[in-house]
Amino acid sequence: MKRAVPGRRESAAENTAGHFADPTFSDAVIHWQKQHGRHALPWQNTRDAYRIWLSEIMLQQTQVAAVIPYYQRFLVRFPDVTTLADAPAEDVMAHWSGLGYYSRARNLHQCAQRVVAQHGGTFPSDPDVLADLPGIGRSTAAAISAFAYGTRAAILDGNVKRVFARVFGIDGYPGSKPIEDRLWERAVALLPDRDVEAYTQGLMDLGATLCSRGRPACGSCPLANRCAALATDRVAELPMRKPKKAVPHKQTAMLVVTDGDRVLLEQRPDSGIWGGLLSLPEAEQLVLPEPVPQHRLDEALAHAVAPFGVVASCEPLQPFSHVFTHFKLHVSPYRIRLAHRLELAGQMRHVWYRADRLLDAPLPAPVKKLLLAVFDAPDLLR
DNA sequence: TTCCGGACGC
DNA sequence: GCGTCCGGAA
Repeated sequence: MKRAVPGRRESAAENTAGHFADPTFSDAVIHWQKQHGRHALPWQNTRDAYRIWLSEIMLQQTQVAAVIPYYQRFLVRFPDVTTLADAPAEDVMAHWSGLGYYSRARNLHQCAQRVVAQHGGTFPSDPDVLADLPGIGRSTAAAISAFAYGTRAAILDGNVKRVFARVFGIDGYPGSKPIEDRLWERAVALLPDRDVEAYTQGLMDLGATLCSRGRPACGSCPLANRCAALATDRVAELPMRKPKKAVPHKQTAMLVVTDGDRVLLEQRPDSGIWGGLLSLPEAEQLVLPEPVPQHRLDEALAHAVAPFGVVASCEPLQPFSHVFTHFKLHVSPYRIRLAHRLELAGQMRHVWYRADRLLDAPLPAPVKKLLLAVFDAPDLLR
């Protein structure tokens, strides 16, 4: 079950079940919530599970201020779960229009229909049962259950992750599986035995107001005295950002095949990179390892060049790279001279292009640059 | 312009 | 596990 994390002991009682339990943590959150938290939001001060559910769905990825007018309009038109379940989808979507993430609205509608059909129109109180309904995940299920029924269930949304990452000095990207598992573990262990509603609301309010991403108000925070990030001056770097995924690297060889003043160009497929442009013929066999063995070279030339003429000479040119938004392309260019070229027959995508007209050709910038370098160097022409 | 995010689909 | 949705904030 529990996995020891080498070199990162959380506490003296690392291997004891429930070792994160800390009533002083929840006490601080609950006390702060009662004194300074939000108490007058339209979905507060009710135990109507329908209203609480609706607010929680609307609040996914959406801030309080944006939700309020939608929430109120929605309730006027759909005052209860049965009305919502019976309404046309079109009508539901119309009342969601502008809130974004429209799959939430579709799930909302389906969820209402399931609550009516399978639960007699009453939202279940068990978070695991709630989380089975469309649009309700683990955290949303816990929030609904806690607010509507006082259930002792842990939430873990983006705001709470930020609070926990800072207070407990949790390194690593909170979206990753191992870090998220640790955060859930904390969230469950820290739950108070009473006042779950105030505690849950307090965590949300802390994350949404004081413990914001940009300029957290640590001076007013009830957890400042126990905040690991504050103590180590790492508030700005926790929680860690999503690591940029390494840009994939791709390799190709480009063949500068010439016959006198002509160079062989090839039309790119319409879709994909450089779609529809002219470019150079490529040979994937000619990339690694370096140096390319002679037999690979012969093979590639036979395959890629033989249909166009008889090879007189072949020499590697200076490799270069080109960075796209989503990958980095490493190009190994080769200069190939033909003894004479053959007529193009059936090779509709190929063309013998006049080297002195290359400036006019619809070529990708790095290819044009390569060709101009080749043809601007008189010793490379013949 | 870049970053961020619950739930869900792949 | 990773991309998508979509709008707001940094």
